[in-house]
Amino acid sequence: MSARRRTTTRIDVSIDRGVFMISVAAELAEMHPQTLRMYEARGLIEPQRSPKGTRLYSQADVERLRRIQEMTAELGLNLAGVERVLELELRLERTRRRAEMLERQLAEARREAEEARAEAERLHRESRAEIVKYRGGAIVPVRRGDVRR
Amino acid sequence: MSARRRTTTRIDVSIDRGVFMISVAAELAEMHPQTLRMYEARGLIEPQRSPKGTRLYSQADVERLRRIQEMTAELGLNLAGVERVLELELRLERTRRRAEMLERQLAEARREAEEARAEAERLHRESRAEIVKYRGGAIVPVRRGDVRR
DNA sequence: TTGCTCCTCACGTCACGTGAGGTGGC
DNA sequence: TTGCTCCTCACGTCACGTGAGGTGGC
Repeated sequence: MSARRRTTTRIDVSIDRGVFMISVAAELAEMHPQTLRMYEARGLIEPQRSPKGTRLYSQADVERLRRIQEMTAELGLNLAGVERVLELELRLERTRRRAEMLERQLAEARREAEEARAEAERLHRESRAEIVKYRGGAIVPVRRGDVRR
Repeated sequence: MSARRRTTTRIDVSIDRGVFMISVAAELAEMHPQTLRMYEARGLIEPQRSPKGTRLYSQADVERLRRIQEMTAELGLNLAGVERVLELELRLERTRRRAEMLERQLAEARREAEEARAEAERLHRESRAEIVKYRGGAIVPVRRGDVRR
C-alpha cells in the first residue's frame, strides 16, 4: 500500500448519448475510422453529430460496432449478412420475450383456475354436507310451541 | 379444343427423398452445377447419394437452394451470412411457434378459470339464497305427526 | 503549426462463382 | 461414342477494408 491515495471517478453517461468522436470510437471498437464512416454510409450505424458536424458515437453505438466487428472479422459475414443478422436477432429477441411473458401469464392463469376450482369444490362439498347431515323430518316453518315432545 | 385429349400424370414423391441428379437440381434452382458441389463442400446442403456415388437432391434440397440463391444473388449475402441467417430463421420460427402454442394455452386456461369462477359464484349465490329464503322457526328433526296445525 | 475532423478516390485482398481439364461408368 | 457423373485447379469479378490526398476549424 502506497502512502498516496489513488482517487477514481466515474461519470454516468446515458448509453444512447453520443460522446465519443470517431478516433475514440474506432479505438474502442478496434476498427479503422474510415471503416466507421463506411458503415454509416451503408446505414449500419448512425452516430449523432455535434453542431459542427463531427460524429459522436454513444456507448450503444460502440457495442454495436463490436458486434459487427465480431461478425465480419471472426465469422466472415459481409455487410449485407450483418444487416440481415442484426435484424433477425432483434426479431428473435422480441419473440423470445413475448414467449416468456406468455409463459408467466399462463402459469398465473392456471394458478387462478386451480384456485377457483378449489373454491367451487369447497362450496359444493359444504352444501352437500348440509344435506347429508340433516336426517328425517320435513323442513317447515314452525312456531315455538308447535312442536310437541 | 383439340380432338386429342392431353393426359397428365403426377408422381407423389416424399419432399425429403433424393430424386434429382445434379444437372436437374441445378436447373430447377437456376444455379451452376459446380456451385451446388461447392455448397456441399461448405456444408450448406447435403444431398443423398446413389449407390454409385451420384448426388441426389430432394425437393426440400431444391427449395433450400432457391432460398440460398435468393440470399446471395438478390440480397448479396456471402455464404457465412447465409449459414447464419438460415440458422437464425430456424430458431425464430421455432420460438414463434412456441409463442403461438402458449397463446392458445393461455386462452384455454383463462377460459377455464372463468368457468370455475362462475361455478363458484353460482354455488355461493345458491347457498346464500337458501339462508335468505328461510324465515322463522327452527330447523329441528321432527317426525310426521309431530307437527300440529 | 499540430492533429484532429470532414470528404472522395484508388488500390490490395479475399470470397465466390464459373469454366476448363481429366476420369469413369451407364 | 455421347453425355452425363465425379473431382481439382485456376481465373475473373466484386465487396470490403484501408490508405492517400486535400479541406477546414479548434
